[in-house]
Order: sequence, then structure tokens, then C-alpha cells
Amino acid sequence: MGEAMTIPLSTGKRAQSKAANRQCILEAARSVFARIGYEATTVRDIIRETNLAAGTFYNYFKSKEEVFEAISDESAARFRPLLKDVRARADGFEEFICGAYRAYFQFLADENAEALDKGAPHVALIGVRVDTPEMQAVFEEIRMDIERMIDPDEAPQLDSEYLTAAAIGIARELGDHMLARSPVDVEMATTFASSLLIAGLKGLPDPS
Amino acid sequence: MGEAMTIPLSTGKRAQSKAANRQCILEAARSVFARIGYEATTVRDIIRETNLAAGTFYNYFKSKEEVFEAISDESAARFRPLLKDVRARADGFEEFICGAYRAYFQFLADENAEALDKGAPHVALIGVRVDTPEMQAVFEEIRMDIERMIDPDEAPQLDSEYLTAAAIGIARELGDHMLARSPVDVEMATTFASSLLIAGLKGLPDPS
DNA sequence: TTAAAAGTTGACGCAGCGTCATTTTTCCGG
DNA sequence: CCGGAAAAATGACGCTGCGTCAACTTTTAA
Repeated sequence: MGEAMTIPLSTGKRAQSKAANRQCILEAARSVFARIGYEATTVRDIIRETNLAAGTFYNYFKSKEEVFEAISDESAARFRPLLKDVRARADGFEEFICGAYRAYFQFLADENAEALDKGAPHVALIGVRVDTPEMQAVFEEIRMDIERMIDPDEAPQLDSEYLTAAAIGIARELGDHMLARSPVDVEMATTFASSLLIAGLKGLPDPS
Repeated sequence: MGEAMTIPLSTGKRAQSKAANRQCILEAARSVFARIGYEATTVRDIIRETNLAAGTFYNYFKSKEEVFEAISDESAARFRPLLKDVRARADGFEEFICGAYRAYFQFLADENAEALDKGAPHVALIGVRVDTPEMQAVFEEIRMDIERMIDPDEAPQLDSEYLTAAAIGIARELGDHMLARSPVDVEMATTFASSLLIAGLKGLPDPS
């Protein structure tokens, strides 16, 4: 009877409630951040929204900053498969860029849908930006996509890091302004961003 | 003898020390932010760095957030004349864009010079972005410059808000990556950003 | 069945908050 | 130059949120 021992992979009651508590805290935090804004939120506010004790919070996160980081990381993790899908379907660089921008702007609109319904004024006023592992992974993926998809004849000495940074900078800033307009027009933002980047690419090389 | 009464314009001891105290607080805040990071900083930390009493701080600012906003606003205010200069010298759109990017990247490099010498790791880790009046003014100025300088034949239905947003997004994200490289190369970032934007412009219209 | 390991709890001491009655400094008309 | 009024600075005070930890409960596995 000494065959395959039970592999202890998240089957126990322990692991179950651990994951549940973690999710509970994250959800509570999302709710409070959305209601009163990130800066104003205290760890106690988050705890109150759960039915956990103060001490328990600190078994999961060190601070509200860490909670925020986890939320951001999770967001990026949810976005990653969408990007993967775009990559799979896209035939050529231009299609990829267009699809990636559309995916991002749509994602942004969806994520902020509820926050936009209720008047959450803090959305743009104070912006906290974190750089999580998942986000770095997204950056790196896009950089590799760019390197792979761009015809090396057109841009021999391309600085893919800068180009990726520029593409993401456009996405972020344009995304903010897109959300500020009513109604939110994902297609328009997509067209604008992709046209700009694709045409801009042709001006780049400067092989001095 | 009843001629010109002393114009009460910041000549008194009162106004002098008021300005001095304000500057003192701002400088202390800059120092603490740079040393231990924005999030970790407390109002008390800032006060300790000055020789003012706790209560005095609140005569000038409501919170550390407001201090940060003032610092950011001041930065933007310092940048504005540089941009004005670029505008005055520039002949045509392309020269303006190029000059504006150079001015920004140089400004960024200068401002972060000391922070880069000492290893200030928080520079990129947690980024807090505020939107101050001066910053909005810079945005609006650039938007107007763009509207004025772009040949209406080339881009009849240009969305100048989106274009400005894109230009600024490129500047911000590219700026971060420029600072992360050693040595910091302002000219390279300038060339990259302006080439991209200027060429990108030609792809924009999409007059559907 | 049981004992050790893992996890939860909430009260506690402490630090930072913003206020405000009091004191100090500056201003200005006489 | 004086004196009182206005402006500004002071720091002690009450309060709130912080992170910890010894005691307690639940889960695990032998």
C-alpha cells in the first residue's frame, strides 16, 4: 500500500482558507480604495471590511502598499492572457500592435467601469504606480514581440527597450484621457495609438 | 512728502519669513522624500528636519500630500520657462518637438542628478503622480502649440488632446528608462522620441 | 487519540496625527 | 518711541491607527 502518497497540493482545509482570506482582503481593499481613495485608506479600514482580526491581516500583507501591489500584480496577470491571445491571432506587426492596444484599452475600460459609474474623483487626481513582477513580465513580452515581429531590414539598429517604453507610455497616458471622456471610446483610442506608433516606427532608425 | 507710500509687496519681515519657512519645509520634504521614500515619510519627519514646531507646519500645508503637490507644482513651474524658450526659438513643428523633448529630458536628468548619485531605489519602485495646476498648464500649452504649428492640410481632423497625451506619455515613460541607463544619454532619448512622434504624426489623420 | 504545527485573535504600547489655548513677533497709527 | 492689535509660532494634548505578541483555536499527520 506504500504507493503514491497524497500529494499535498492545496487540498487541505488550511490552504483553502488561506487562499480565501487572501482573496477576502484583496476584495475588501479594492472596495475601500474605490470608495475613499488609496491615500486616505488605512489598513484598519481594510480589516473592518473583512471579518478578520487585525493581527490576521499581517499574516498576509505587510502594509496597504503591499496589498496595492498585489492588486496591481493580479491585474497584470489577468491582462497577460489577453495579450497572449492577441499575439496568437495577429499576423504581422501592425495587427499585433493594433490588437494589443485594443486589448489594453478595453481592459482599462472594463476595470474602471464601476469606478466611473459612481463618481470616483481620485482616479486621476493622485495616481500611484507600482512596478510588479507581472508588469515587468508584460513589458518584457512586448519587447520580445517587437524584436521578433519587426522586419530587421526596416529598422536595423532598433532600440526595442525604448520603443516598448514609448508604446506603453502612449497606452498609459492615452488611456487616462480616454477614461476622462464620455462616452469612453475604445476603438478611437485604439486607432489613434496604433496609427501613431506604426507610422512613427518608420521614422525611427537614424542609423548614424 | 506724501508721495509714493511703501508698496506693501513682500517687503516686511512677515512676508519674508513666511516665504522662508515655506521654502524650508519644501526643502526638508525633498530631502526626506529622497532619503527614505515618499510613502515612508511622515509629516513629523519633515518637521524634524526643520527647526519649526509641529503646529507651524499646518500653517503652510495640510498634509505631506500637499507638500508633494507643491514640490511637483514648483518643478513644473521651473520647467515652463524652458519650454517657452524652446517655443520662441523653434521654427516649425519639428524643431519645436525636438527642442521640447530635449528640454524635458535634460530637465529630468538635472533634477534627478543627486538622487542618482546616491542610490535612491525608490525612484522607480513606487511612483506617485499628481496633477497640479502648473502641470495642466504645461499640457494645455503644448496642446495649443501643436494646434498652431501643425499644417492643417496634413492633419485636418487632428485630436490635439490625444496627440499631446501621447507625446507626454512617450516623454514620461522614455524618461524613466533613460534615467535607468548609465550613463544617462539625453540626446539619444531626444532623437528617439522626436523621430517617433514626428513620423507618427503622418500616420494619424484617418479621416474616416 | 494526541501532540505539535499552523493560524487566528484582540488587547497593548507606541508613534504620528491635527488642534488650539497660549505666547511671541511684527506691524502701524498716534 | 509707544502700545495695542493682528499675525504667526509654539508644543502639549487627546485621539486614531499602527504592528506585535502571548494566549487560544483549528488543522494536520503520525
